[in-house]
Amino acid sequence: MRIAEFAQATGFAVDTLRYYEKIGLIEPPLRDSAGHRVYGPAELRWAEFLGRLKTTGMPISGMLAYARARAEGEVTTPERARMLREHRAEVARRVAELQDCLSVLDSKIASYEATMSDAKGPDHVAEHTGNTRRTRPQAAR
Amino acid sequence: MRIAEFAQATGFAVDTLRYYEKIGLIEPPLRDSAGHRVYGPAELRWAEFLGRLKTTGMPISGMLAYARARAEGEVTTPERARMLREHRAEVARRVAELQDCLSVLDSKIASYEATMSDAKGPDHVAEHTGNTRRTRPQAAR
DNA sequence: CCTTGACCTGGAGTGCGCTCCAGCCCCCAC
DNA sequence: GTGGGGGCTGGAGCGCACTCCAGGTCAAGG
Repeated sequence: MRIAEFAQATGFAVDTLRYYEKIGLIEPPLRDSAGHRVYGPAELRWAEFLGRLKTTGMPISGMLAYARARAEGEVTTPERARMLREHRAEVARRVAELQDCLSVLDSKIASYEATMSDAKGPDHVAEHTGNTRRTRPQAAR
Repeated sequence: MRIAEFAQATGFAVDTLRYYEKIGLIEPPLRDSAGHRVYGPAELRWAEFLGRLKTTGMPISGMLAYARARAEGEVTTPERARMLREHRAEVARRVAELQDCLSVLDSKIASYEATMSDAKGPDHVAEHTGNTRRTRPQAAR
């Protein structure tokens, strides 16, 4: 698998893959006779996992720490487990925070829609910042 | 309320608040006799809402679009409602994606812990990238 | 009167994570 | 054998969202 296909498969841009290799996030893959990178399934699994870490907001420095521990072999298993547990906790916190924000967005959207459905709305839609208390107890439709 | 207290209350840095004002995300507040900014409750509610948008990953350009619509008054209510609905959908997508990643993290953590609890673990912990299939059906404790 | 400290402005600088580019090589199909 | 397409390298450049700084004003306390 050459770099273009690998990029396709992992969702990373070709330039990003080379960049990740340069900074040590990805092991230098084998090269074919023309000096082109050739990736195998192990690289694919690792890159996909990196994608998960990235999606969950882990900074490159964190991924690098994990990658370095991984390169040191099984002796770092407890360390890597700890890193992932900490990261997992962080992600869970962010999910909770986002859900909180979702409910704020929902109330605000609801209040806009109430305003829009009124022939002549309430004075105006107030900002409200976190609780679920509505500006008016009920609004039509 | 002066800028230091406002920063405290909103969680934004003082410099960030001035920056937001400069780019038009926050209305220029009143000034006291010394030319210092004085913020009131309306500003606080708006800044808190901006914080929600920021937390949920809306880029400044998006917040700016919303702020500009808001500045044009009630006539933009449908537009703002649409913006928020779209953003809400985007956030919901990201929450789902994060939850997906959480389960990947969980399996990986579990497999590390299984490895660690074995006197002599499985050959090594494989990367696995999205499904919930375990490397080995069951591992102790 | 003098110091201290909070705040002011305009503009430069920073860190992150890529992204792009020039100039080159190699292979394959026509 | 020639043209085109994909890949290579090292290094420069970019967009975002701040963050910091120099040099200044103002008001209150000692």
